Amino acid sequence: MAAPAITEQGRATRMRIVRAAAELIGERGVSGTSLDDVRAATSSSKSQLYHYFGDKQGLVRAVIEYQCAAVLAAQAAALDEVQDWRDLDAWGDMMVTAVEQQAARGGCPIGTLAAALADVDEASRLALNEAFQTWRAAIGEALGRLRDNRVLAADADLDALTTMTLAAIQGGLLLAKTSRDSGQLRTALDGAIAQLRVHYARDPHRR
Amino acid sequence: MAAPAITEQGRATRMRIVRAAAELIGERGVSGTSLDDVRAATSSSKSQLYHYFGDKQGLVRAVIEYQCAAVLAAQAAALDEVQDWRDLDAWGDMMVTAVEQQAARGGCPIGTLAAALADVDEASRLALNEAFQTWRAAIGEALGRLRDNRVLAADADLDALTTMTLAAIQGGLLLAKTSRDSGQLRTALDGAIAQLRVHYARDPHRR
DNA sequence: CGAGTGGTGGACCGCAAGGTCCACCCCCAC
DNA sequence: GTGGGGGTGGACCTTGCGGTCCACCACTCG
Repeated sequence: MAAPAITEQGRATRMRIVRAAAELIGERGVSGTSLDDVRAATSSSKSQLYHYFGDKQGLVRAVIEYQCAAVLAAQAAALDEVQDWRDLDAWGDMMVTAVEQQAARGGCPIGTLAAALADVDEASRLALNEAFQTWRAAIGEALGRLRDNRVLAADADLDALTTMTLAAIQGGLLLAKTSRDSGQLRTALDGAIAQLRVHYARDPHRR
Repeated sequence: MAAPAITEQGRATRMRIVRAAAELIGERGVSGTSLDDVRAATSSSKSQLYHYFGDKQGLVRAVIEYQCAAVLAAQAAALDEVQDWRDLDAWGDMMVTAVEQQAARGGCPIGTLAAALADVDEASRLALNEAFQTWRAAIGEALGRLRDNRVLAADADLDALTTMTLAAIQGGLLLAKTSRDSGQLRTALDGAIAQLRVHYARDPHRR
C-alpha cells in the first residue's frame, strides 16, 4: 500500500500516529474521530497522515491491523498456556479483569470495529474476519491441547465449541459495555466454559 | 420528547421518516447516513426532520426506539410460544432464517447500535441497555415456563442462563455478519441451547 | 559538502452535512 | 370565508472535515 516508513524515525512516527488513532477510535468510533483529532493528539501534521496512510480509510485499516494484532497477541499469550480447566478459568479472569480496568467501556476493539464496518467497508470486513479466524484458531489450539491432555473428550466437536466460545466472548463483551457491568461478561464466559465442561473426559470414553 | 405529531397525517409522516431512517442507518450506520439521505428517501424536507426530531440525535433516538420495539416484538412473539425444547429450536431457527434472508448482513440492529453508541451517547446507551433488559426478561420468562413445565430443572440458575443465551445470540450475530456466514449464528445458538439442555429435568414429564 | 530523498509543517480548498429560516399550504373551527 | 395552527418546501448559512499542495528541514550518501 501507500505506506512508506523507510527510516527508523519514519516507522516511529507512523507507529505513534496509529497508536493514538487506535485509542481515539476506540473511544469515539471511526466517524467520531477526525483526522484533525489525530493530528492534535500526536502533534503531527496533515501531510504526515497523508504521507503514511494515503487517506482516512488507510489510517482506519492501519488501526484495524494494529488492534487485531494487539488483541490476538494478548489472547495467544494466555491461550498458549492453557493445559487444563484452571488455565481456562484464568484466561476468562484475564478478560473480565481487562474489562473492569476500563470501567466496562470499549469492549473488544475488534468486535466494535466489526459491528461498525462489516456492512460498510468490504476490505475492513475481510481484515476483521481474518482476525476472528486467527482468534478462533488460537482457541481451537487450546481446546485441542485439552483434548490431547484427556481433559476434553476425544469426540468433542472442537470447531463448534470454538465458535461458541468466541461468540460468548463477543456477546458478553457487548452486553458488558452496554450495561457497564462486567458481570455480564463473566456470566457469558462461565456459560461457555460450563459448556466445555460438558465434554469433560470422565474416562476412556464419553458421557 | 420534542416530537409533535398531533394530526393523523403528522404521525404518518413521522413514522414514514423513522422507518426509512431506521433502514438507512441499519445499512450504512449512524454517521454514514446523512439527513439529506433520509430526506431523499422519504421525499420529505429538512424542516420536517427538524420539526419532528429537533436534530439528528433526536432522529437517532427515535430510530433506536423503533428498532428496539420491532426486535422485541418479534422476539416476544416467538418466545411467548415456548413450552418445550422444540419451540426453543423453532425460535433459534427463526433467527437463523432471518439472518439468511438478509444475506447475513446487518445483524441485530440493537447490537449494532449498541456497539456504536454505547461509549458515545449516554442516553442511547441507556435506551439500548433497557432494550437488552427487556429482551432478557422475555427470554427469562420463556425459561421460567420451561421450568414450570418440568422441562428445565428446578434448580437451574435462570438468570445466568438467560444472560448466557442473549450473549450467544449477540456474539453469534456479530460473527455471522462479519463472516457473512449464518452458520456461525447457528453454532452459537446450538451451543446455548445445548447448555440449557444440560439442565434438562430428567423426570417422566418431558417432551 | 552538495544533492537527493524521506520526513514535516501548515496554509488552503471544496464540499457535504447539520442546522436555520421563512413563506406557503391545507385543514378545520368558528 | 377567514384566521390560526399543524404541516411542508426548499433556499440558505456555517462549519467541520477530508483532502491537496508546496515550501522547508534533516539525514545520508556519494
